Amino acid sequence: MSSKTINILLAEDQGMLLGALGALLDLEPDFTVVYKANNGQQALDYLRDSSQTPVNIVLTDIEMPEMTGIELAEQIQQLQLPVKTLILTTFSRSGYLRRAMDAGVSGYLLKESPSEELAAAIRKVASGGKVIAPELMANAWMERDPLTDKERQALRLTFEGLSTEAIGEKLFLSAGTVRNYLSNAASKLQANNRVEAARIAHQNGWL
Amino acid sequence: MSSKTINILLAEDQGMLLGALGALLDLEPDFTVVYKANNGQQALDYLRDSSQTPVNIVLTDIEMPEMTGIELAEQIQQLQLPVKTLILTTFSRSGYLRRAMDAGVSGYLLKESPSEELAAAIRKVASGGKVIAPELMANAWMERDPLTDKERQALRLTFEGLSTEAIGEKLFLSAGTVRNYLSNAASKLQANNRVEAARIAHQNGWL
DNA sequence: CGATCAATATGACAAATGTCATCTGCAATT
DNA sequence: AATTGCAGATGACATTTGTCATATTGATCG
Repeated sequence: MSSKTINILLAEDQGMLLGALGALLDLEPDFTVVYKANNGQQALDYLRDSSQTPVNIVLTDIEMPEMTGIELAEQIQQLQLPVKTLILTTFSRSGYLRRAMDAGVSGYLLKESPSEELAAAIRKVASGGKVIAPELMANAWMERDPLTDKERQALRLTFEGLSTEAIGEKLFLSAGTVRNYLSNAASKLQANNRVEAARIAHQNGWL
Repeated sequence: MSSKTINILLAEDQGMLLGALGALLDLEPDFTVVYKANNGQQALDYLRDSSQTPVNIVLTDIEMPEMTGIELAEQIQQLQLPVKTLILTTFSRSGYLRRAMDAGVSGYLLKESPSEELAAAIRKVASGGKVIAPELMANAWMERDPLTDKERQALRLTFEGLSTEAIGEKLFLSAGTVRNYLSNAASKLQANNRVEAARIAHQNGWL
């Protein structure tokens, strides 16, 4: 089963990393990089185009314009596309892991870890295994995102610096309600104010 | 002048990108990656070690632990090491460009731009030229950082979610003074409140 | 149908924040 | 010694937040 070549699709918005990863993976004789996408949407478009070379592995970043890697994974799951998804992202946002697992990804790697581990991870996933960066195992089953949808949205806008009123307008809520949500969010996150709450939520990948 | 091989030192804390860039550059027959450092300090140590292979080009990220790429460039300038420095970093912090130029770097590239441009940029710098990512030329001579030292510090702490009082304690200032500083900063940055001001300053690399 | 629950609103009050004018030292300048 | 300038502090006042208790409105479910 290891004699057949593994067809890889890369999705990464940082052009430099995208190209460099392509070069790195092309060094492996059993890998073929069939497509390099700049965002999740491009990747999905390619995957759904039956006239293209079939893909075995999707290696994707999370934070990308148009469509994030997590949304891509969710789409792949919903459409039941015959590919394994492998997330390659930055450490900080630990909350992403859970969402990624829920989206049925086969692996979750960190850009921090040495590049030598990448090929092995891809082969493992290709043969049906799961891979999770060891750094994440520790605090993996940390607190799950305690925020409601509205709280999350309000925090996101707070993070941008919007006032209560401005947030209310955007979300079609009264200013008072927004204040309540932010107050709730802050107490859930044990923050002293909306700003700290937004920062915490952001760090955990909950925004 | 193009027949001699160009010796490159890479400095980048993201292991994955470091390794991948190594693979990418090794594809070029006239390039040799002689060392891969995880931070500025490692890079500098190598450069100062006369028993090591001499380096022509230092390709470095900015935000790294131990020593940033800008600090590395400054050291190289001060020690008058015979290498050209090329910065490779992320778009957002546009204020970095000025500091980098002051540190005498020969080039400033973006991780966003396509990897195909990298080799050409390195060759150009190796032969004495300067390279600046076109995206930056536009807003390069944008407003210089208008913040005073205290305003900057106050904004940094605001960004972390600290209250006026807490900031005052950290900076040994009265709460009122902190409020004044933040008020000033906000008006300088045309922000409606401290949070927005902190966000703007952060985006511009002023924190 | 009535009970229950969640989402949204309101009102009230304390606390924090934004704005501005003004004061106090202290250091540099002339 | 007199002047200027600047960092820091104060005080006053309007506005915005934080907190909490209590409506209102639908949807849901037994």
